[in-house]
Amino acid sequence: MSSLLQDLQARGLIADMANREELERLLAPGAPPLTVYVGFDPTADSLHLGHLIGLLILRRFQLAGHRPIALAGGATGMIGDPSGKSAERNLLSVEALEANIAGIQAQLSRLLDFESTTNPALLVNNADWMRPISILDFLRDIGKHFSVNAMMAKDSVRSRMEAASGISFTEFSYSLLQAYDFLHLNETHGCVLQAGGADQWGNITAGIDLIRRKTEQVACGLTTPLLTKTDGTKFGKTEGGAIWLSPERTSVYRFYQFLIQVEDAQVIQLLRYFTFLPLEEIAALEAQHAAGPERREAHKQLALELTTLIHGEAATADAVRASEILFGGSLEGITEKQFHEVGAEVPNVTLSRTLLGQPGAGLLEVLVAAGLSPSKGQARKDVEAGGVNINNVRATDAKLVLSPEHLLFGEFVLLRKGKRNYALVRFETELTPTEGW
RNA sequence: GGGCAGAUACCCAAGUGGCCAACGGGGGAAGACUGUAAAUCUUCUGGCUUUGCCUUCACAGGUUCGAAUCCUGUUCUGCCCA
Repeated sequence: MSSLLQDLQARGLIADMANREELERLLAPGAPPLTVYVGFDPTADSLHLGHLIGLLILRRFQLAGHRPIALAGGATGMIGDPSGKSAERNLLSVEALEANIAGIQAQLSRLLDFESTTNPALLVNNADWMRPISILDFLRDIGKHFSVNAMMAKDSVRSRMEAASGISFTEFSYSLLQAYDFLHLNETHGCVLQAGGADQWGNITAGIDLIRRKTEQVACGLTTPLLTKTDGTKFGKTEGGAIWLSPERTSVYRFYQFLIQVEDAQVIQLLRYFTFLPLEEIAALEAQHAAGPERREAHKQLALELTTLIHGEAATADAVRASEILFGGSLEGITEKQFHEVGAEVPNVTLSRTLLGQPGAGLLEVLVAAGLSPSKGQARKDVEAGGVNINNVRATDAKLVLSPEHLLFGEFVLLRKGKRNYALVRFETELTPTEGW
């Protein structure tokens, strides 16, 4: 077996393979580079952690000398994949899809090398070949090769057929479109392998079948396990929503913290999935973790590796430093420079300095203004439960009004709710009081 | 088109004239114990100027001293018949 496949397998990244023998032959030592593609639905202007496994598969292939193609589903995104969805999707407008693709492209370039002279990555948009095709041509050339009987047997389709709401013809046809993508990439780029999450199995094999019928070529498929948390819910989602790769949507600090806070039971698996650390190194971390889980070396390494990969070294270093300070306990002795680094990583709110000592600077009001509590009633409960800290000192009085002696470095108050929800409030001199505050 | 059932807080779900801001479960928040983990335990989970007050039980009216609960109409959902 090729070292690439071996590595993927050892990392637990292979859920299933289609035409395994052929794939092993294509990846055998000395074989020429192959072309692999992974598709992404551009449902937002940023990718999130859920997309990352697929992206990293492409990166792994590229690092092994192969040619990765990232396919943005500009066309298929207009339809919506029924796989793994319980309900019919909302359709996106063309403009929204294009904006999303532009956003995603920027993120891809961090992970894939588009400039390489030997095996550059490629970003394609399936709208480019889907739009021009006429419905008659599609039905004749593509639809002809599919049996409705077989399509109805698919889990994703059958479960929706049994449900009361049913499935639209549009979504029913989805796998034909994805199959056509694979065929198209096979014909134009010699792509012989499609990878994706385990939920993509049916769509991938549909493409392989289509390629075989049209060209008599044996194409291959590879699926990765779906990542879930140990409670079965989706990985990479928090109450606040998905963990995005774009720092505008999820701050580097939050991204780093999300990984630091990963459950123990998962951290080793995530190291294997998401990092490029050699397996021996991961095994060493596993041993370290088992010996002293409270040191959380594996978590730190995971967060460091992945945050660096996505956000770069400088931003990661800031997030690490901010984390050390925020979770290091007292703010005693912190320098102004350090404090500013922390401030950059947590949500910021600016209030007028004239409020200090006034009712508008009441602790409850400020908690709501800072977004830490949804209402004053809730803020009151948070304080009474002992969950609110001012400058890392527990606040016990709900009637407390912030005054100049609470300020750090003359203008800041660092609020914390619970263990890890921080907000930096800045009392600025020049600011005109905002309505109501 | 006809008949039946239902609509309660983030979700599920009790309540069928006053004791109801509304049982219970899930989810969420905070605290304790820890390690920024898991498990466990405790408290909270409509709003507020919080020993009290205000607004809620699909919507609009009505009966009543008093309605989530009774009546009328409307909208929506599910099921059955055509």
